[in-house]
Amino acid sequence: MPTQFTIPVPPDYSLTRDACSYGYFLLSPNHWDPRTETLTRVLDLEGGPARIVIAQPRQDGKPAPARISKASHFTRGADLACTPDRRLAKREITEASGLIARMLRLDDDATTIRAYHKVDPRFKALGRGRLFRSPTLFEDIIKTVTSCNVQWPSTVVMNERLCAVVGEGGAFPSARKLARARASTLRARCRVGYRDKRIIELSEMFASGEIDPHWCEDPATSDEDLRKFLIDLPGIGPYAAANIMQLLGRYHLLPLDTESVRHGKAILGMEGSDKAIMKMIDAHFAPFGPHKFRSYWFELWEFYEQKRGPSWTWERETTGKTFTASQF
DNA sequence: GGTAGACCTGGACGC
DNA sequence: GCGTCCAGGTCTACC
Repeated sequence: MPTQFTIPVPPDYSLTRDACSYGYFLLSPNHWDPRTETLTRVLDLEGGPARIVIAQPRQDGKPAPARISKASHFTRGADLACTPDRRLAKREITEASGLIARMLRLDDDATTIRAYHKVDPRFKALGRGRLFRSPTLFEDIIKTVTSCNVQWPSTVVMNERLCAVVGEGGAFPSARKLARARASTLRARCRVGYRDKRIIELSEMFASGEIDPHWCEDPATSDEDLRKFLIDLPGIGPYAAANIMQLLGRYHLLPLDTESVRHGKAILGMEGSDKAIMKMIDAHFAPFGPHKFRSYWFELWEFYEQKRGPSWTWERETTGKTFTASQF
């Protein structure tokens, strides 16, 4: 009999809103089911892989209101109910809870989110503030590498293939496993292209301890030291470094790419060369200070939702695969 | 310090 | 069905 366990969340936490807040929720091994509003993923735990369904039952037991895209749709503050597909040892429940807490940003308490809404009240009514990420820094970095120099549907395929070909039981591959993979396998079977050697090199650096996640996650590590360290990693340039910084909860940099330029031109009415527009976007969001990325991102996210409907209705195989800059 | 071209894949397009 | 072109961020060589 599988062991169900619960995870307490901040009083304003909504699984539906806060999980569907960044594109990685659509990437394998994550699976969001819009019908049940549950997140399922395989976690590679001490005793082996376990598929866990994460739900946030409404406290009143009633189904969510049919009207969507309104703050009233969200369940808030109820404990997360986690159902694994096998019995977990106590230590594994602790391990899984930690990984899920990182992924869902449960460390962003209500006070942190209120502080953000003071700076940018536009997202207060809906309560947006948390950004979905991966259970580990390693997965966040590899996912970022798979999102560079490629359109979104290819990123979806690369992550699907990495989990299916290298990951154990459908989990995201561990650094040790990926470090042992052959470049030719990653290229031919996971479709990662020229990123093959860079992914292996990054995995080796994690496996050997050359990249220390604790140092990267430590608030005492300065922003500048962290950015310098990240940008020196193989396959990581200015865009990827800024994106990894936000995944680490440091929101003062913007990962500027062609999508930013599109937003600058189409929505903010900016004109000029791509480089000039990137500078303008950076200046435009500067007033949000340490929350810069959140404001930039939720503005983009709102635009996607206007085009494709609320993010919690998106699915990887349909809406999730159609996201390319050229379609907006 | 700035810039051009290569890297690889998948989709769009023309024949 | 095939060939060509293009988009995407990083890296290297070169000025």
